Amino acid sequence: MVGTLAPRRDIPSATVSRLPVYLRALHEFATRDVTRVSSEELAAQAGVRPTQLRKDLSHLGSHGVRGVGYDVGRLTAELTNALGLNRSWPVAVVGMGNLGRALAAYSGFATEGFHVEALFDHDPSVIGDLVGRHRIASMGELTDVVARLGIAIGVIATPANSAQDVADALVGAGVRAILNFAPVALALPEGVACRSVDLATELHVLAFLRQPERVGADVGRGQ
Amino acid sequence: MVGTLAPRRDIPSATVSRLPVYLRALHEFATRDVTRVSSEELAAQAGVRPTQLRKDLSHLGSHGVRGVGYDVGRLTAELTNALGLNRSWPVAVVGMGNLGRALAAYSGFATEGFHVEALFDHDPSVIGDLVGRHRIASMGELTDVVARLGIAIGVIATPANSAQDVADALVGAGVRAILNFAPVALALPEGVACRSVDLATELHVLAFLRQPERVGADVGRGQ
DNA sequence: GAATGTGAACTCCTTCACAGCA
DNA sequence: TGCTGTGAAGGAGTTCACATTC
Repeated sequence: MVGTLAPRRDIPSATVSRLPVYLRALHEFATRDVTRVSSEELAAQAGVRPTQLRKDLSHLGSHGVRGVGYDVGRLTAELTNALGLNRSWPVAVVGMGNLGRALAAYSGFATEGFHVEALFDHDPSVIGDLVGRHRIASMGELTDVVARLGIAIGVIATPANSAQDVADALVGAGVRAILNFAPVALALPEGVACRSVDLATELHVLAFLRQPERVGADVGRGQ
Repeated sequence: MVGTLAPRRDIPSATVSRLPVYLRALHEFATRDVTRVSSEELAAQAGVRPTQLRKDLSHLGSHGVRGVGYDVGRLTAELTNALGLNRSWPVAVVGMGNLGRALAAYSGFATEGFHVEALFDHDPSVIGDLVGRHRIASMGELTDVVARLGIAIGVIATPANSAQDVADALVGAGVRAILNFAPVALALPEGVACRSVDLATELHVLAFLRQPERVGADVGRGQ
């Protein structure tokens, strides 16, 4: 038995991927100086149903008050803690094409302790260039830089054919969380967390949904 | 009973979101001049299990040969057809910040009939600027341009607070498929297909998976 | 009275085991 | 014999209904 201390065991992965959405919805209420919300209000802001929200939150323990609702500040703290967002998460981006440069500068990445701290590319003609505050480093420097800066998350924004090599280099350097934008299935050792974002696939799915035969369909990770 | 002619009814949405991955895996084999693959080989390339692949393909009808495998060319044609990729899909990108510009130029978007044909932004200081081959148009031009170019898919790459207005404008102009990068839940009428890509959420989930208590976990849309 | 928390039902997806066919 | 195709079993996620608590 591993940890009676941790009240956060076995959270379903579907729930985990909605927690950040709830956190953002809470921030929205906080900026409006709302201090208390019902599951109905919070769910509407997050784009889910109230029962879904309550079931999800129940996995973190009871933090609402029956007949009243949730305290915005308290629930925010609870979610922040559950997601591990009360520390810093240094990020490295590998691949300085259009997408990689945009990600390096993307303001949505610079929230909640995530900070892009290192940039890498394979192409000698761009190494040394500045993107935002950072110099593009060579792949040869990756191991040292990752260790020195304590990089926790590696973002792969290379073409498909170099993504596996990059993943291997990141894992070899000690990175154990990867966000992959290359359209390829990465082979990774046990214990390395990976999320893939596949932009072309999203378009393909939309194309399918919009075919004449299936007008009216509304499937997928929609809204 | 609805349509014995169409062999493509009621494909589970989980299957639909894997079909593009299979198609890409098939392209990979085709470039190596492989003409026949087993479900095991194709599944390995796609990063799924063989039984999953076979079950998914079974929703499209039987296109393999027992004891032999699948014909790469034939299955490619079948998937291309099922996904509706044998036509052109004009795309518009709204929001010309870092991410929008990268998406406008992203080569992964320029595959299989998807072509970025129009760019829009709200900010007068960038309207008229060229990004790639295209001039940034104003939001006021959106309705006309969408109609004239027959835009089928709208990509929203604006900040969260303008995303709903943009979505309304796109839908009002006749767009019925939206790819949303803004971190907000869009309210859309029935019949409008939407997929959301939330970059900050992906980082949050990775942070959760990498917390000390849950080393070893390997959840999510991983690999 | 009002809104949360949760067992149970239900739906959807994945995996298994094997029948069916070249 | 070898590999596909698929009914059935198993597992995961969502929704319902309602007991519970302030």
